[in-house]
Amino acid sequence: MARAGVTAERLTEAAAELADEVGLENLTVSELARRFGVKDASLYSHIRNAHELRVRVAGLALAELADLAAAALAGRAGKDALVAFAGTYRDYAREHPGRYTAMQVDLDPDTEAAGAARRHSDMTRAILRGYSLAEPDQTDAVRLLGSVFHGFVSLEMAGGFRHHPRAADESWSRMLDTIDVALRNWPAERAEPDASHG
Amino acid sequence: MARAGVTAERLTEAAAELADEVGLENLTVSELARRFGVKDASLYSHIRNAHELRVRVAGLALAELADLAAAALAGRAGKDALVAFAGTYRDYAREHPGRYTAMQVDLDPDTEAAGAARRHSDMTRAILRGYSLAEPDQTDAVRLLGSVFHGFVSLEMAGGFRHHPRAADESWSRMLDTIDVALRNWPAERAEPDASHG
DNA sequence: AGCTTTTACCTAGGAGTCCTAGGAAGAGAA
DNA sequence: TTCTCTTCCTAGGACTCCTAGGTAAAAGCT
Repeated sequence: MARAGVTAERLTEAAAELADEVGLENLTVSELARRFGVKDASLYSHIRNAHELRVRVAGLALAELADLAAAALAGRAGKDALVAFAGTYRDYAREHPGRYTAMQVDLDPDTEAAGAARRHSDMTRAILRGYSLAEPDQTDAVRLLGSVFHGFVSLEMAGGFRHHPRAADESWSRMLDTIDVALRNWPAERAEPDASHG
Repeated sequence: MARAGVTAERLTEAAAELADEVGLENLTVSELARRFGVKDASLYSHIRNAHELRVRVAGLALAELADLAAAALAGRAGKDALVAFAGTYRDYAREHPGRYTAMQVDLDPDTEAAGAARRHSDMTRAILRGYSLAEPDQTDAVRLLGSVFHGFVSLEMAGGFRHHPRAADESWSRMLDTIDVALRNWPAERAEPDASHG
């Protein structure tokens, strides 16, 4: 009887694929074993439990997406970089919904997955170099960008924009226009009401 | 033997409570039955399946939150309304993480839960009355607000802001300042690159 | 009050998943 | 070739979801 050649890496990769197909909540150890032509119990020498499987998928996704975002960012600056970076997130979520969902799991700080998470915030900071924001505004802006990207993608995935004729693509690009303007007009510590601009 | 007096409503309420305690992913029919002092099979005369339980929790949360938001909105306008509305979302997510997570489930359009979802977007539109935006910009702005609120709350819940000294509260209020400014300076159809402002 | 109808809850059980314990067989090293 | 390590196995317990069919309590009717 030849062996199936299961390793933690191949397992993680296959788990990511499976999660994209059936949704993260339907990612099961049993089905994964079935795809490797192996009994479910056999997988527990490679992974500790089902939760670890999800954490591994999260780590994979975080690293993959960081690579894609880095590539998209190369040679771009300012709004150009903003749009490219944001587009990478949205495209990744559309192509890999299971992996994207996995990224939201609560991972402990000192794993390599947390390192990938750090790359994301570093890249977001890099985008902000085009907008000259000092701390602590920079951190606030990083969080704003993260919120906007993730929020839109998350709502779109959940079907929140499906029941209105306005195309999500349009709203997406107008939102990025708005954020671009907002970053250039970053308000001072106390923002005075000022309607004279529009 | 006295009956436990289970109804779909009491079940949904208890399910929401349970989800808040142990997380939506750990909401099980069995545990719910246990809390009612009843066998799990007995619950299936009240609910169709475990998924319907989650959908019901989503509907409950959507309606609850809509009521809270409406109350917060009463008598406020402009940025005041924006901040109050946003705060209601964040507070609700902190107090009811299970219910909040449930709201993200993909619910079909013609249930009463979808009606509650509609109330949310209507209220968001109401906030925008203070910023005089015409369609289709208004829809884009509704989606921007939804993205920003949900994105921040979601990342905060996932622990995304825990490993940085800057307090999430600060970032939150600065984000709302920024969004307020952005809504007042809503860009025209084609935003020209313009770095002369900062 | 007695009768019927409804329904809340039950027992029994199958199917699926997660995970542990301990054993057997393949693959590489001595 | 034999020893050792690792991969994969069988067996099985605990839990969850859900169905089918039965019993008893409540509610409605005469």
